[in-house]
Amino acid sequence: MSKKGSDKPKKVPQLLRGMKDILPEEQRFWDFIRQRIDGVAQTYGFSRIDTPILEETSLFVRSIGQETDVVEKEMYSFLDKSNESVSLRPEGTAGVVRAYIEHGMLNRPQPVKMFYTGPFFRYDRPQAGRYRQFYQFGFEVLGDGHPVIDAQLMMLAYSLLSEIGLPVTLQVNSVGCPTCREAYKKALNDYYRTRKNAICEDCKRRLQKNPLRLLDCKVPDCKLLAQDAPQTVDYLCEACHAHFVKVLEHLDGLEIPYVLNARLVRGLDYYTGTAFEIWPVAQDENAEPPNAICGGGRYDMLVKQLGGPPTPAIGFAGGMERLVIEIKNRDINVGMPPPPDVFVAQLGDAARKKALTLFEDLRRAGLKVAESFSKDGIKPQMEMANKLGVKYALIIGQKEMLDGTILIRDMENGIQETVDFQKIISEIQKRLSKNNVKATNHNHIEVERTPPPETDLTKLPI
RNA sequence: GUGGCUAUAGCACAGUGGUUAGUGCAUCGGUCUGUGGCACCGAUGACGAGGGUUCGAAUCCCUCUAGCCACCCCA
Repeated sequence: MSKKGSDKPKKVPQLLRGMKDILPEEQRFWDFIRQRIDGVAQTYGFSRIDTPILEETSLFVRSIGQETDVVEKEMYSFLDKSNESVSLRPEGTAGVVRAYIEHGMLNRPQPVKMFYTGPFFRYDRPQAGRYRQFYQFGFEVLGDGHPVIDAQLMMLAYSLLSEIGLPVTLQVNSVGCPTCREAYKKALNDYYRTRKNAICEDCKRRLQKNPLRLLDCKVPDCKLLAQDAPQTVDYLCEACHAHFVKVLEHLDGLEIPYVLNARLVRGLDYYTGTAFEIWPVAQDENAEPPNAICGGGRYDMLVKQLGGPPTPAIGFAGGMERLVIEIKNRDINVGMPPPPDVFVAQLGDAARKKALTLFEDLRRAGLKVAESFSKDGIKPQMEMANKLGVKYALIIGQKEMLDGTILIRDMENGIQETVDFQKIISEIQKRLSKNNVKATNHNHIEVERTPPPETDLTKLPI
């Protein structure tokens, strides 16, 4: 502030780190995505579930795993007023499984198919498409372990992205059940024991904490080693192997293009068996593998682990921010919100009163009405009408008040007609329906050059 | 948590040690209490915060904060 010392710089409230406002003009992207999500949910028979944002901390510790970064350092955990440790949900599956058990959904016809969208929280360092409060959608199928379920869920994920208009690839793998996992981890350890010096620091840590993660390290040297490292699919037990083969057969039958990706693993502890991700197709040829926009897999042990009966399940989740980024990158047309049908402009106090009630009448008649009742001049009102892109402006001033009439102005060609005020609603409806017919017959709404002949009252082209 | 880059008005930018920090778009008002898209005129509004160097700092240095990008993690 270069002013006098008298006024202190104002401390203005500011977004918390990693938080983001989704402003009105952004909403159409989000609406677009949510509409497609609702669409596939409906066609695939999934019902919406909303679980609380706040849960017992232990729910996430027991499901995601104490050792994971998500639990260890990224959770928003705190003691509530009764000294209970609670956490903002960092992901969606745990809450859904909790609800499944808590509400006895195992007594419903199985499988139970549910989906969700909503905010999640991780105390992470913000980055492209990564916020501390972020939005995910997820689909979960509980109570059925048949491989056909896996394949159809992947089909759903693929369909969703296709309907959004994104070119994607499906990456599939199986990480095996706890039994195969032990054998595999041992093999992996043996492989890396003699190569410890060749791997990066992160990988040394991974070897201890999360050996599977060694496989998708991005350091070139590690990558090279990972190429020849044992693969999870070679260590699957008989049951897991058979399951996975069936899954792939079903995928073949569905003719989804998929990539068998031996280096695909999951980050959360609860995953077993089938694992998959959806990747956007890289824009340029030799780019690094892009961030997954969906990821998921089987979690056949989780329900039991959280205190329910042994129950197979599978699910996936996707990041909304990442989708929005891809949609923008690809210039996918998500459409603009439709403009209002009419604008009501008024001039003078009496007209303003009348306009206020006319607005209500029009609204009740099902019209989308815009206005700037607080403005006095007609000019700013016309400017607003123009900016909003409305088809017709209804103008009522002193003269019209005396005559019991109202002006209809066609905003495209400037032609105005005086109409009996009593007939305004039917008149405007007639015109709008005519336009709608035109709009559906052609791709673009053509401006009608010649005004309709049946109502040739006072035409004033301006 | 680690590293790199950045921070000037609501937005996009200019200003590289020297008057009162500019421009475009946007916003509000006027030209024009009865008419939008065009034009002209005017107004609002900013050097992220703190400290240092200097006669003098938006400009140089330090710290903090935030943003972006990558790692990490994950979707």
